[in-house]
Amino acid sequence: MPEKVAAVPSLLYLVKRLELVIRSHLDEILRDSGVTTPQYTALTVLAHRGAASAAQLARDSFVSPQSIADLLRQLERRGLISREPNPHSKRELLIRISDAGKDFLDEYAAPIAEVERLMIANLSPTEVSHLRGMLLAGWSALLPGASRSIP
Amino acid sequence: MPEKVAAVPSLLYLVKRLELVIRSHLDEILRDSGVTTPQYTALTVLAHRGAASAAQLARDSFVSPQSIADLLRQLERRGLISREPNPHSKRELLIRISDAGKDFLDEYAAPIAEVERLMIANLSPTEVSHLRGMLLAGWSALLPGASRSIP
DNA sequence: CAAATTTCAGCTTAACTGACATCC
DNA sequence: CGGATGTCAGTTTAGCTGAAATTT
Repeated sequence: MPEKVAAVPSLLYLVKRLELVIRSHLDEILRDSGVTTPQYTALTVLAHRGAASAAQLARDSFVSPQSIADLLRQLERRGLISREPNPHSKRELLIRISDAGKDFLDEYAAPIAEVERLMIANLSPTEVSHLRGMLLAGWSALLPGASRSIP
Repeated sequence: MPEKVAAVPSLLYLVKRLELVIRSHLDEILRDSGVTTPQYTALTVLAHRGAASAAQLARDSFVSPQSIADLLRQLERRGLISREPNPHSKRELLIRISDAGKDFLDEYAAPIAEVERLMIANLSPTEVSHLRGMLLAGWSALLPGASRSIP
């Protein structure tokens, strides 16, 4: 009757725990900004990938379209994003980060970059590069349907 | 006027994104179990570290004591944890995982370990070991007060 | 017609703040 | 008394399901 409870913290838990402590730093930095950490994260995603529909953002975050809608409504209310009809489709709304949204990201870029700097302060550039690669590889391997690409 | 928006996904975001996809797998596995992913995570923590007070668990998760209280109340209602008075203190309640809680973890250990296996399927054992070390190092560097240890 | 996108309504869980009693 | 612990109350945000309208 073997003990099945893992003797060592699982990698899944170590990822979660790192995310927890990162989140606590971001919450602290954004505390008085009127924008929550999930909202800030959505803004950075929009800054990277340009325009996207709410449905696409939902799929990328593995949440339901309804969940994203709430978050976007609040970002829109604060003028940090804009929604315009997609010329190719009357149904879809294209969401973009606004100039105010970019300004907001700029305002908090430095303190948040400092969190990342602190996180990797004891790692060499090579190690950081490996870490980046492994976070990407793990994510990619867990994407829906990813197991089909490993015959 | 330099563009301050990072050109490359930040490590902070890559950690979050990996956590998101892990969470979606755990939600799926636990969907019909009556236990949520955060509740499951708390159970694994209790399984590892043995008895702990609610206040300790809250500090470890960087959340308020009130937040943990809700979660523990539901775990207790399902009989997955027990609370007993600490003999050393009339105030503190020691929380332990119950036998039913251990059974629950055992029941889901295999499918959840499979998620981890999938995540690292394309990494060598050495890489996995480095990943573990870097997740630990990053967490440790971000703990409150950790910067004082880097003179 | 089927699938995708958005949105409305209602709900649950996970977090918060504030306040308070109790105990060490 | 100060600090820690637990708990009660109320609030918000982030998620969910179900259902509906519209469009591709």
